Amino acid sequence: MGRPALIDRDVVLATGLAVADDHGLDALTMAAVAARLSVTPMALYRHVANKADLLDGIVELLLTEFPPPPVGPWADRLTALADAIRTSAQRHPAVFPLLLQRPATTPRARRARTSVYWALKDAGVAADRIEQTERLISTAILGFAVSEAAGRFRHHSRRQLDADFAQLQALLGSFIESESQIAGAGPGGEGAPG
Amino acid sequence: MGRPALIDRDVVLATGLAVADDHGLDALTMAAVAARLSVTPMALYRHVANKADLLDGIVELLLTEFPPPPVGPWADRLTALADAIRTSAQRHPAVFPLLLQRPATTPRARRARTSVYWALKDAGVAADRIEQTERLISTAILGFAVSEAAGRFRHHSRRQLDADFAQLQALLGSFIESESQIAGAGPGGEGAPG
DNA sequence: ACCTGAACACCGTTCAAGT
DNA sequence: ACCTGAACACCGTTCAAGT
Repeated sequence: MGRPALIDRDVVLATGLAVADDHGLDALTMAAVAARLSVTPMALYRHVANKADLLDGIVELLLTEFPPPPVGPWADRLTALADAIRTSAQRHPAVFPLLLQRPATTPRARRARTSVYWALKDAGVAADRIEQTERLISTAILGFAVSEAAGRFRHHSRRQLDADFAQLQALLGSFIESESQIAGAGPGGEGAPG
Repeated sequence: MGRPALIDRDVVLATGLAVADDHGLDALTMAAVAARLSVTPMALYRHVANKADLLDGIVELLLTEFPPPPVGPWADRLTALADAIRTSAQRHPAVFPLLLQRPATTPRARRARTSVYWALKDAGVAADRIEQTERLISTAILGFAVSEAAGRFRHHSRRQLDADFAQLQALLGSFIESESQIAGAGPGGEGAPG
C-alpha cells in the first residue's frame, strides 16, 4: 500500500466552505482549495469526483450546522430550528442559496425534516397533512434565509429583518395551530387534554 | 460615424436567456451567446460591461414577464401576479434563482412591487404595515417558485406542487385579511362599506 | 494508496487593429 | 461606432509518472 494521506474528503469540504465564506462563490476554485491545503489541485480529485461533487458535499456539510432541536414544546423546537437555519445562512451567504437546488433526500437532510415532522405531530397536525405542512413552512423559512443571505434585503436594517422574520414565524405558528386537530391547541407540549 | 450595428443590448440579453433556458446556467458563456448571434465573443463587450452585467440584464429581463395585474378584486390581482411569477420560474429555471440575489431596486422591480402595494392597500392593510406585508408574501412566493424551479421538489408530482402552491396562496390570503383594518373584509374589491 | 507535473480544452477579458 | 484577431491569465480535468 501507499503513503499516509495528507488530506481527506472532510477537510476538502470544510476548506472549500471556508474559501467560499471568506472570498465568495466565484473564488471557490479547485486551485484555491488546494492552495489552502498546501497541495496540488489534482490531489483533490482523489477525494471529490469533480467540482459539482465538491459543491454537493459543501451543501451537505451545511446541514450539519442545524443542531438537533431541544426538548420542549413543539413551538419552541420549531423556533430553535428556524433560528438555526437563519444563522447558518448568515454565516455562509455564498453557498447557502445552493440548498434550494438540491432535493432533501440525503440522510442528514432527512434528519432535519424528521424533527419538523415530530413537532407537527405534537402540535396536533393530522398525519396526512404533516408532509405538506412541512414543505410549506420549510419553503417559507428557507426563502427568507436565502433572500437575506443572497442580498435581496441588503438595503434593509438588521432590526427590520429581525422583525420580518419574527412576523413570518408567527404567521407559520398560527397556520400550524389552524391545522391542529387538538381543540384550542396552544404552543404547548402535547396540546390541551381531552 | 461607423457602420450599422449587427446586435444591441436587448438581443444580447434575450439570447443569453435563451442559451440558459436551453442548456443551463453552466452553458451560459460569452462564447455561446456570441455563437448564437454569429458574432465574435468580443463583440458582446460593446453592449454589456462584462458577464456579471449580462446576468444582471437577464434577471431584469425576467421581470418583464410579470404582466401588469388585471383590474378586479385585490385577491384576484395578487393571485394573477403569483401565478405569473411561478410560470416565469418554470419557464426559466436556470436563471430564475438569481432573482433572490438582487435587491429589487430597479424600475421594473419597483413596478412589480408597487402593484402589490396597491392590492394590499385595497385589502385594507394599514399604510405602515404595507411594506413589511409585501416583503413577507413576496418572499414566500419567490421561495416556492425558486425551490420548484431549482429542483428542490423534483421528486414531487406536478399535482402535489399545484396543491402546495394553492395552500400557500390561501395562507397568505388569510394573513392579509388578518392584517386588514376593514371589518370582515373578504377578497372583494374595496372591502365592506362603513 | 496518494500525490505531482505536464498538458489540454475552455473561459472571461484586454488591446490594437480593421472598416 | 462597431466588430475582429491575437493574446493573456485562469479554470476544470486527463493522464502518466513518481513514492
